[in-house]
Amino acid sequence: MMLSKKTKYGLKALTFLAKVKDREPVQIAEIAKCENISQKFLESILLTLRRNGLLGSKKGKGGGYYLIKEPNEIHMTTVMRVLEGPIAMVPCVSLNFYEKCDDCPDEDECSVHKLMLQVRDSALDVYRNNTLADLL
Amino acid sequence: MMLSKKTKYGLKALTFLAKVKDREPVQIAEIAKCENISQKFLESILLTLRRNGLLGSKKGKGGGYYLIKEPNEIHMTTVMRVLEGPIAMVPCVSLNFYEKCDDCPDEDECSVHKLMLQVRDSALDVYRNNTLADLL
DNA sequence: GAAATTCCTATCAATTTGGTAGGATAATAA
DNA sequence: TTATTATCCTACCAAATTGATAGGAATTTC
Repeated sequence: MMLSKKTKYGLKALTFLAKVKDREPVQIAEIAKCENISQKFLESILLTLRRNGLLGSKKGKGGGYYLIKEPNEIHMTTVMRVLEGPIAMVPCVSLNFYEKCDDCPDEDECSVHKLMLQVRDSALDVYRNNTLADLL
Repeated sequence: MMLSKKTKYGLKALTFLAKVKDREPVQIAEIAKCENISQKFLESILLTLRRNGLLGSKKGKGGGYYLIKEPNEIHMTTVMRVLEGPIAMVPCVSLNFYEKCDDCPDEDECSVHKLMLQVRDSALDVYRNNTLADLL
């Protein structure tokens, strides 16, 4: 249940980019250096953030990554789903990736289901109430 | 961020034992069969639950595992910490296993820290408000 | 004693994670 | 047009974790 480094680094990079004036492109190397992140690893993270519509990029000299939306429009639900995957800790309580447990005959009678439903709701509550702007 | 099978199975076993009349010992084999769990894997899980004071055991014929407390005295905070480990998703927001991030100069300025603090609090809130009895 | 059952250690295959390598592609500037 | 700069992309790899198995030691009951 640890947060992956991918998510941690991704969040840090987003925060970094949110502070940049005029949304000018910032190079991977600079973010990596400032945030103490392996450059190549960060490269792959920024790539997935771009592919998922959170970042824009520009190639060549003066290129780099930049935020594509305003920080207050970037919800943590989106960020977490893109970087960390489903918010639910078991597929049987997932909103977007629901899957029935093959070992569990009746969800309504399952203690794991009951507990994890509450955990999911409380986590969702946090993620829905935080945008990137709230974390600056 | 998935719930481990260890925790899932452990919770199911605890629930199972909570329903047993008079706290009579139940054999590993029976729990494993009823809950569709690999017996040997469950064996190791029940062992750690016993070592952490959640279960009692009895050897030989008529032996098995049994709850050592009443279900309403078994808090999910304890269960989760024993089975899944720290509730916090990053060590720098952990109550019981705090550790400073080596890459992060200032916690108060860290977006990951800010967000994960809230997530920890909300998860803690759920676990504190649920005992085993609440999941039956 | 024999049988039943937990206790314990060691091991293992599969998956996930964090990270690296190296070149392809595109944009800019000379 | 050519060199430079930077992202893009695929593949790969080592270490850690996870879920599970094996096999016997210890203990209790009959």
